[in-house]
Amino acid sequence: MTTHPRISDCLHCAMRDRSIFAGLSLDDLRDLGMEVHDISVPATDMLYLEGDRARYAYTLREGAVKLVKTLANGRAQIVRLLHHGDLFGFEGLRETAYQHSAIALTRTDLCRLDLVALEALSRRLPSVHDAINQRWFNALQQAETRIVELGAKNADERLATFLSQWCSAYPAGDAVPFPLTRQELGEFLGLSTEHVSRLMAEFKRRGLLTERKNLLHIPDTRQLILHACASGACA
Amino acid sequence: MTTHPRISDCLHCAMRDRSIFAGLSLDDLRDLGMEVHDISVPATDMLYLEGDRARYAYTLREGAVKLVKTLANGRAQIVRLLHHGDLFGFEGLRETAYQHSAIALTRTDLCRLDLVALEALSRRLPSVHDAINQRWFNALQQAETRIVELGAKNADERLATFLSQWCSAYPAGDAVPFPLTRQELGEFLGLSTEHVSRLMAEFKRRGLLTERKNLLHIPDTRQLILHACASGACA
DNA sequence: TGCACCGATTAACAAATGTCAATGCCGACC
DNA sequence: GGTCGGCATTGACATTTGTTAATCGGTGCA
Repeated sequence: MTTHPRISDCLHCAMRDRSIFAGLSLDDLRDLGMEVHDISVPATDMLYLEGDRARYAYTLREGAVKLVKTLANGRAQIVRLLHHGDLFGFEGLRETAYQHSAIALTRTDLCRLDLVALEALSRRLPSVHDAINQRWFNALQQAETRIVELGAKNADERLATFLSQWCSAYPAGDAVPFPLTRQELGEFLGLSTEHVSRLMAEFKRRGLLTERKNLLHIPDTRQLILHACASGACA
Repeated sequence: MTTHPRISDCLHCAMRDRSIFAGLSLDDLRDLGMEVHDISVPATDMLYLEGDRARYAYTLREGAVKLVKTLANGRAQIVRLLHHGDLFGFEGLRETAYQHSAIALTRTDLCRLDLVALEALSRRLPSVHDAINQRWFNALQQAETRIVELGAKNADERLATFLSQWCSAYPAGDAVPFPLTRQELGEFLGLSTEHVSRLMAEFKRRGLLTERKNLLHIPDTRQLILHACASGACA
């Protein structure tokens, strides 16, 4: 269920500045043998499966994607959530297999990058090499922050912190697209669906947030954090 | 409480093969302006504090170190545990401040590497550059595994998995040095000290492990995993 | 030897979180 | 408009985990 890939017009792509190819023209890329394909997938589409042979990395142009690891008994853990500008699947540069499953949360537009070509390009262009390493570093920082969230905070705190951060990508006070189901929230935060549901209801009852359709509105994130993190854990 | 640093004899260091300088002689390093100092610290010594200006990276030659993040309310989370051969503090190559506090769990021998010099060296020597990036990648992989442990497993499973992995660095069935207190186990696994204590006692009662002084003995890690992960989470 | 301290253990209880089951809600599709 | 299916909500209850406090046990030191 994937639209037929077209050669991408990277030059005019809205997110070129954030891309690992910032500074390169489409001609540059073509000359270097780096073809970039536009891909577009609907919500719930799986881009790749944990353990699959890794062939492509992706740049997320529009939409949202989850990276999931699944235990032998079926429990799932969302390891990372990806947004506009994020690069993923690039563990394929070091491992032969993908380390997570990548699943679209919304209709999603991506650039698909052949890993072999990307590897070669990165060897020739220090700027690309550095950009990729920077992504690695960022992912590590983020992962370590998640470890603290999961290991040292309780459910209210985790949820409040997460929701606040989700909204932080948008102007304060705006209603924000929020495509996650309660189950996905649970799989991200290490909580049961029902518990997430109860906490959300509680937050709403207290006027800390409202929801309609897939829009989340947090009037004042400070209030939310303050309520949930009474102990000062999220200062 | 740090022994006076000496210029290190990298050439004969027992762990040169695993180091980011593998393949370089001490002369090479000196010619390149990379001085490496031997450091030795006692248990509980703090090498640096989260938020400190980052000046050095360290290679762990002998002993064990914990990397800790502390919340505003005092709760602590051990983010990573370091062993023989591990490199740490190198977030200083990308950030001006250390992202964790580094504390020795045992008497520990290290090589101290000046970050400015390391940065310069890494720019000149692809092998060093690559080695550092590989470490980054490894740290990310490990961090994502921890996310799954903390988010998708219960207390028994976390503890059993951790203990098994701790022992996996040694020949199966051997008694292994185990310098962690119950509190540290808790701070690593996201559990209270008392709960860890109870679980350890339970494991002992069932003959799954024994302890004396700072030695941990797990006769059969498979048994331990099997008991704790009845649901199949750790298969 | 005896004391003081620190970590580990244990018990009793409280709180947080998960599980199971029933119901409600809403949108897709006929 | 009606029905079906998926997700969300809620309640009752079970289980897990945390908390508090008391005790134990060893170790270093006076």
